[in-house]
Amino acid sequence: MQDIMRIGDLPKAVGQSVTVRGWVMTTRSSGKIGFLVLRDGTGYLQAVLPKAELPESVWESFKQLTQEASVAVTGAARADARAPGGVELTLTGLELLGPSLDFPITPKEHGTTFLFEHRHLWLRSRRQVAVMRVRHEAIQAMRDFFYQRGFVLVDTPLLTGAIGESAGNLFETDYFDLGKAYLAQTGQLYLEAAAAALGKVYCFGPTFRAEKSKTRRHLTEFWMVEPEVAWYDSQDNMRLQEDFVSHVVGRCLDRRKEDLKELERDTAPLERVTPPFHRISYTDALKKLEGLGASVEWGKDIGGDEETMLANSFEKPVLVYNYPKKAKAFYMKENPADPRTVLNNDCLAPEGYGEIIGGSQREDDHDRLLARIRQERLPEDAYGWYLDLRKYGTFVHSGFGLGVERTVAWICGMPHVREAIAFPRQMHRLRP
RNA sequence: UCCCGAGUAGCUCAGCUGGUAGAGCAGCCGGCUGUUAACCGGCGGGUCGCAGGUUCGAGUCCUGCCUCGGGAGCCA
Repeated sequence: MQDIMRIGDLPKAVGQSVTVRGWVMTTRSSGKIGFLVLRDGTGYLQAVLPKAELPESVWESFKQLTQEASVAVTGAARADARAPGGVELTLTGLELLGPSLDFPITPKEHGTTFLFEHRHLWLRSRRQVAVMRVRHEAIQAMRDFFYQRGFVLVDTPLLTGAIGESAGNLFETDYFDLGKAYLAQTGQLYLEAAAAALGKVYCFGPTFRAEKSKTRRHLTEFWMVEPEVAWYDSQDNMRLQEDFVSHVVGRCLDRRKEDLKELERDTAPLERVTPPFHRISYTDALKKLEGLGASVEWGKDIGGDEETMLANSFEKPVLVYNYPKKAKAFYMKENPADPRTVLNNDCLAPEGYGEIIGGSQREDDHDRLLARIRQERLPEDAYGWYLDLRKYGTFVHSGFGLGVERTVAWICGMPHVREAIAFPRQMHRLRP
């Protein structure tokens, strides 16, 4: 009876005869010796077939193997420097479990259109496997961070009435007798309610934006992690962000080194991601941009190109704070020191990745919030419950939202967010 | 929605000022005892995105449409 093992556990089985099941990545043969590289999700394994030492039937099966066929192989595990992974298997048995004819993704180049049309199969490639592992690690690190700090996970609704940030296009759907429902683009407002119950809370889930944006930074469905903390002001909020981001990046560096190597990620810029981050006010950022030869009119949001320029002038993430009130959402707290601005901040990742976090201290004054809602011509009755939070024991509180795909793309050093999620949703892509 | 760019073999692409379709890889056949996207030889493979126009003749020029990519706006 053979032990059935996962490739990742093979270093512990050197000297033993084992069976491994997986998918064929490539086969090579030089007539009297054959090689077979296998993947099972825990690693890659090279199996060697010396023709002279094998039953004829095993050699015949080997010759018929094709890319991505599923197989069970049996052999002696052996340490060998020539094998990727350091351990290889000298085969004594080979069983074809599932044939695979004309696998579309060959070991040569492909265009992104073709690859995304075959995303369900592309996911099996080394690079994509590495990305998914880094994503998994980053998400686990996020959850652990909050768990360790006493945050409570609160799941916010994905189907909502007309509420949320003022701008942005929402996906809508019919909702029984209540008219239209909209897919959530943030859980923040609900989290503010939960923060008054539980103190430190966060939500983690998909969010939807029906914007017709076709850029390397946008998806129509993406994942966002949003903490909200009672009694935190904007300064506390920024400290939380730099601790959070540093923790996530550090964990990936620590535990997903192999995957980052597979992705050929230069980790030096990531090693520098430690608190404190740089801090610069919006107004000073404009001055700095002026010096770099780009001028932005005060009151306008900082555009993508300028944002990149700004972020690139720092060697680690930068927190840009106190944006003009008129460029920002209604719920952000007015800056008492300069009422033209609000107590918010963005976190810009270096290396051209730009905004990964948007956060703010929330307006906790009932009348001021109501005035802002009216100013923005938002449906007042829909915000009744939100205003209640300021009516019954209002409290200083702050929070932020971090874009998971943007963060993963940055950590992996990928040019586009769409590779940072298994099945990206974009304007022109709804399948697979 | 706007501004650029691209659609040619299963895939990645070449195809000049218009002259009747080409390479690499993949596939199939054969060879090779340590390969790392193995290598060497051979074979098959096309509605040139769609529709119309100019022309003796269109992959190539013109018009319209479709699809995709990049960017802008908006944001994470």
